[in-house]
Amino acid sequence: MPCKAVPLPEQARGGFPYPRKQANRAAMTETTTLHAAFPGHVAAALDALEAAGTIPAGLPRGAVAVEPPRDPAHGDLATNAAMVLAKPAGLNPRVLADALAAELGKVPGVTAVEVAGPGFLNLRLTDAVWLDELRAIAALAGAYGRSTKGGGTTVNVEYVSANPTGPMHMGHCRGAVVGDALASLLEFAGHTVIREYYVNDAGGQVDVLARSVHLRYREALGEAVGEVPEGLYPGDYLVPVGQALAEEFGGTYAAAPESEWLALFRTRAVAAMLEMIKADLARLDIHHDLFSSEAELQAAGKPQEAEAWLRAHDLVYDGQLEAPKGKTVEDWEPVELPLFRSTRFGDDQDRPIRKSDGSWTYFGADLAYHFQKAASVDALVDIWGADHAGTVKRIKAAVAALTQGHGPKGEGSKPFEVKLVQMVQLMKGGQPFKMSKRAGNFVTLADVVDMVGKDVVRFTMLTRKPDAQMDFDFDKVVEASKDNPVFYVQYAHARIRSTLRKAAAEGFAPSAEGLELLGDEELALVKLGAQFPRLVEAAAAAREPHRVAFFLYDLAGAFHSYWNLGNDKPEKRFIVAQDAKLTGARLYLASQIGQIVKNGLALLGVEAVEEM
RNA sequence: GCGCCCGUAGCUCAGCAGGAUAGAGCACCAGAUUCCUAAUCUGGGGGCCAUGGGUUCGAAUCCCGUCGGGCGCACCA
Repeated sequence: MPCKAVPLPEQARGGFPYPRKQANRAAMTETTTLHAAFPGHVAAALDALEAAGTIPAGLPRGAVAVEPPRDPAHGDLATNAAMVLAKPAGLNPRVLADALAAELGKVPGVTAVEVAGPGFLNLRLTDAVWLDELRAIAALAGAYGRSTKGGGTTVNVEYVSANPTGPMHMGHCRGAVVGDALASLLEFAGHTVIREYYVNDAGGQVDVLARSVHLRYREALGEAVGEVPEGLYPGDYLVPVGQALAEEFGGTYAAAPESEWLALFRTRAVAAMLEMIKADLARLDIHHDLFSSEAELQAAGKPQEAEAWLRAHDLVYDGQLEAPKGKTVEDWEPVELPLFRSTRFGDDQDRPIRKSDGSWTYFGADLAYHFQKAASVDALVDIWGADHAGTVKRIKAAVAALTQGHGPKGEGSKPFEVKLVQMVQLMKGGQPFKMSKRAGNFVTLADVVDMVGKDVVRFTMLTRKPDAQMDFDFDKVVEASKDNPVFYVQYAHARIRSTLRKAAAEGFAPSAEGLELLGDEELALVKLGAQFPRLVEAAAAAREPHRVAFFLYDLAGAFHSYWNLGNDKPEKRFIVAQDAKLTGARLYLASQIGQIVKNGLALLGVEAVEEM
């Protein structure tokens, strides 16, 4: 469908004033990490083979990987290049592997190249290469692991976006933490990130909120309101909102018709709820750059513009919805509504953008909202709860359409991903705990954070992949908090810091002077730590911050293991009083491992504590 | 009925854009502390990666079917 002739509305280009943040640039010294260097070496070796005519030019190298083998006995790095390229090159993997091995053997720091298994190339590196990496960590410090892979492109991450009808509860928690950690991760991986919260302040739920507040307002004026009627929010958190309105307006709206106060109360109530939500998020150290209001979006006429544009492209038409299948709806009757042709982009059904009363559906406004967002950034990521999974297709369809994509998968459109975080099953003493905002028996996020702490909540939410359901048992998390992995990781950092303090008191300082004294056990720690930059890039690309948490757990485990060698063998301790040079080198190692832990925890928003 | 997600050790979960012998924690068993923080560590048992096909040099990973669990399925948000 040709839709390039009609330009986008101006507003969609300029739109909201998105704050442009400076892309965080890594300290661009000469310092290169090993992980960044070796894929380049492999590529250069392949170039050399091309130049020599061993392999044809232009082979697709996308599948070539350079990574540490799972089994350390296989060396320090392995590449599958020969296996992947053998077929397109029309060569026996073995022949190609041998040729590549000869090239890679010339790379400085490579001591051995072995062809193994079906055609893996296993590289062994000199200790000096790893010691250089250690120096690189020291040089880069807080920037170690930072990547430029994102190329400075701007990514908008929308997360939380809870309805402003009450405080944050535990159901919101996972998306909040995952979204926030992802935003940090993307920043670290070289993107400019906008953290955005979409405020659904225009729908029916906020009218309910306004009415609920009106009740509290009358209550504050001395009226006996009794039980909060069915259909209104019963939570106590609305009491102070009602009181504030009573103080400000006295009895003016007590008996007035709804039309006189609804809009006012809605505005006030939403503002109060947003303040509450911001405070709740602050407890988790979550701070959005931008709160976008659905009501303002509508007031500014954005949905109309989107509709007009879509109609001009025959992507919105007036039609009838099909009756729902597979379940009977009592009072279903066909109506004609403006429908977006989401089926053209892979959805099962065309979707209404306005209700029969002419007002916007959630989707109609959301579509315009995404139109806005897409206009000013390079890529969009939404973090949604799995209960909204059913609406993913339509919004993806909308973004594809509005950003000029074509085909069932929106090819050519603005990159847009919806990451679903699965439900958190709240448990109490092994029993499921049902929450309902309407019933008012929900567990607030604030309560839980106060109980177990920000770090526990954040880390716990990041210790499984987002697309798996999880249980969150209060009793377990509170009681067994010492078994919580977050302490294990924090402890590693605290131990390191503590050791450095103690060493300083005894006159020792980290020093790169005697690094060659470090042995295999120490180098194993370096090798594990050196994977951090690689991990950051992979986690960012997959939009999976939980990988950082698992990596840190592994790194902490390796550190604790090494530490305990010193229990039986005093000569393995960090501080070896009679050998200042060795002590300096080990402290240097410890310091760098601590730095990596700290950098990783920073991405997760967890404190790297000095002591425990 | 349809769509999306999940199914890996007794339990809770990892498994790095398919890669070499599938890992960790908890629980269970046996050990380590006059010593840099034992909130730690060492060792042991325990798996048909739900299941049946397919793709290929190679599958827990990708594709299809089946079974089991979760979420959603008119104008709600």
